[in-house]
Amino acid sequence: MTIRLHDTATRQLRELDPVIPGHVGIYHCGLTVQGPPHIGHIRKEVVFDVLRRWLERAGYDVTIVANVTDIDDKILAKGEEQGRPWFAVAYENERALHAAYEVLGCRPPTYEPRATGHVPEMIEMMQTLIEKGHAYAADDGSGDVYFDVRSWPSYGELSNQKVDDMLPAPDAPPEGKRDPRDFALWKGHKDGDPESASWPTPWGRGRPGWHLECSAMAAKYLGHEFDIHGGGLDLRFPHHENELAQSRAAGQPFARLWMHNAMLNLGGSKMAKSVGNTLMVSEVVKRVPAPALRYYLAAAHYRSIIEFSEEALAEAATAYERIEGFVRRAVALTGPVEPGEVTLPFAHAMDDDLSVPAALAEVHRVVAEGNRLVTENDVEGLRLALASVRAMLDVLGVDPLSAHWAQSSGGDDRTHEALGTLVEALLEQRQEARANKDFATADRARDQLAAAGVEIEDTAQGPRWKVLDN
RNA sequence: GGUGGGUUGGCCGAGAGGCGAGGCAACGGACUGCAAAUCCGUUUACACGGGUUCAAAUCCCGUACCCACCUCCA
Repeated sequence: MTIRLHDTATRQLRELDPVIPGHVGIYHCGLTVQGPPHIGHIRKEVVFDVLRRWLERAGYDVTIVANVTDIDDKILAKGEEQGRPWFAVAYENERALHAAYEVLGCRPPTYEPRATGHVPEMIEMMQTLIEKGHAYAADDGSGDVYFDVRSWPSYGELSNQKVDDMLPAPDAPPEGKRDPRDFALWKGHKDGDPESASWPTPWGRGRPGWHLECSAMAAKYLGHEFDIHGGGLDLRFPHHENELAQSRAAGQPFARLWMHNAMLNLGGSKMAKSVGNTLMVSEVVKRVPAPALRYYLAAAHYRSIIEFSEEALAEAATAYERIEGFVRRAVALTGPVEPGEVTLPFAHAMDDDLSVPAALAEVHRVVAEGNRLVTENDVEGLRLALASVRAMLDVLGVDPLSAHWAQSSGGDDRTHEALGTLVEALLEQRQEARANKDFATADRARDQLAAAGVEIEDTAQGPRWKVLDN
């Protein structure tokens, strides 16, 4: 079984060919923690969480490293604006990011290094680059260190651009630069900046430029050559281009394959704080169940733009409910069934550049088949179908019976038990009334339960109930 | 100006030369006391204009529009 993934660098599907057989090392760019995560940010997390789950199911040992950029211009500005230390802003938003992982069932990365914790590694890398003639300290006394774009002939290879076609990099005043397209590896300390936002280097005090941290941290935790580098498509240039240039120029082969997820748009443009069209994860999960949001974000192919709409989100929630309904119904007949094997069409779909849409079509096919087995009361067949559906849902991270989702719904056990006793009592009364053809009483019981948010479903095995999510 | 990606039915969303992915919605039927859920069935497509081909949503050329990047961005 081979997995093929779209490689941004070569713009074609390539077979996954790990540096270490049986192991996959993935680096994907985390957030600049200048604000809480919106659903566009978390789309990336869901995409890479699904990739990880699929690789693990294929038997790979997966290491995931995702950085936290905890210092940059905006974080400093926020700190200033809010009258508190920049690191307090960064840390608060980092915690919000972790909460979003948790609420959407994204397993944390193997490690999440912070930029500010890796200054020595960055200094080392700059020294190497300067020695090799690919970087230089600005001679304008700014303390900035720049990468020399002209010294690296393959600069532009990732985004397929020629240096001459590029606009100048405005990350620093151009005075100290040899070429306006040179980018900052390191930013010298400025007078207005807090002292705590600077670290000593051979070139004076200063702070990390954005791009260098990823090169330094990927090398530290994944080695000089690793398998997959990922992130949002908007990071392809300049961020990933610069990472690639730095690392290669420093003599490291770097990532073998580049994966980029498409953006999530709202109102026709990329969800972004600067546009003001953001929807926070914490807000959206109040409107739809968290696994339904995850289903929505995972259901489109990762390289397709998602144009967010409330209607589409509601549709996804309905589709997910259909699957969840089957799982509930099935497990009531079979008793506990562990996830089994995914079906062949599902596996083929996932192996083909994570074709989740095709994989979901297969889930729905097995669900429909399973629903027929429920009607036929074929418990043995149902066990197989349920095991298979659970396995497939597990890959996508939306198995309603998984420890993660099962615990997060419907309150604690004792409350649930108490509620169950009451609901069962009402259902008994309803059954009795129905037997006596007293339908007015029977419907009243159903209405009462509905008003309380409890939905009942009549099955061949008697009525079943569930608490509606929202 | 440069580099990529896109435009599919009422809606979402796959596919990438021939056989109508899937979901949601709608309609009809089965089941039901009535519903809900479920099952069975039905309907509506490939931005526009040319071309290649026995055959084009799919390949080629052109046009329009949209998105992303070349500023911070998942």
